[in-house]
Amino acid sequence: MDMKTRQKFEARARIIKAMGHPTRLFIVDQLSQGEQCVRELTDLIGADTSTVSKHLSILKDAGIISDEKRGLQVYYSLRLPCVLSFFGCVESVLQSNIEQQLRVIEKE
Amino acid sequence: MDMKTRQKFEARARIIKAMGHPTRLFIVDQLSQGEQCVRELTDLIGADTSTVSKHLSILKDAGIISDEKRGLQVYYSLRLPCVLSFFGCVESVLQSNIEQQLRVIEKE
DNA sequence: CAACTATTTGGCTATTATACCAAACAGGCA
DNA sequence: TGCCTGTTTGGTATAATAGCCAAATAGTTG
Repeated sequence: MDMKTRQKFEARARIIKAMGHPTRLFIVDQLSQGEQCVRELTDLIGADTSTVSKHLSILKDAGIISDEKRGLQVYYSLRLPCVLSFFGCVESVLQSNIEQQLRVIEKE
Repeated sequence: MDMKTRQKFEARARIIKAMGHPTRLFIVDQLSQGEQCVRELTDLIGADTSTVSKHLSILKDAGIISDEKRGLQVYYSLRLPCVLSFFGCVESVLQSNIEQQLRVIEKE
């Protein structure tokens, strides 16, 4: 794999990796319904505020979400809703995995 | 976040995380053109065979690829081509990030 | 069966990620 | 200004990941 190809896949991986954490997926899912501030998300997630804040900055650095400060709060929103298309495929992989397991059990 | 919701997002994250590595993305990209064996992929990637094999098992465990042994070789192939839909969105995030950066530079 | 090729597994180290706490910072308001 | 609320940053301990080498395993062929 040459340098240029490697960089291309590194750039892609950085974005996908940012989505590869349950809390961050939850955040993306929440923001698909509209912007929310850190405190709202923290309440829903039930982790330390600093933890949630760091997850948000990872998503932001990847370019998946954007922030806007209004008063005391920082509101986060989805920058490109197309990331939601991940969910559809992921669900079908999960479904397919279940079917696969059932087939294995049947054989036994 | 309740137990059930957490588990749902953990299951999703496992699959996305499996794609969140440059080498594994490259593998998925390659397999989109048809099955390939470990040695072929190793040659293209230029890493240790054991490293490639481990990446393959991560993708396999996630249910993204499947393997089939034929003779001495193990052939891997994409199990659900819908994962390729990730690429389209990822590219648009990357494009959007570039545009964002240009806008920042213009302001300066 | 022995030698060979292809792949996986185990072991080790270096790096990266995650979570929490505490402290810093920022805006709004008495 | 001083205090309150909301958010980010720094420090740190722990866990997870990635890579290579060496060794084990599996199938092929002489």
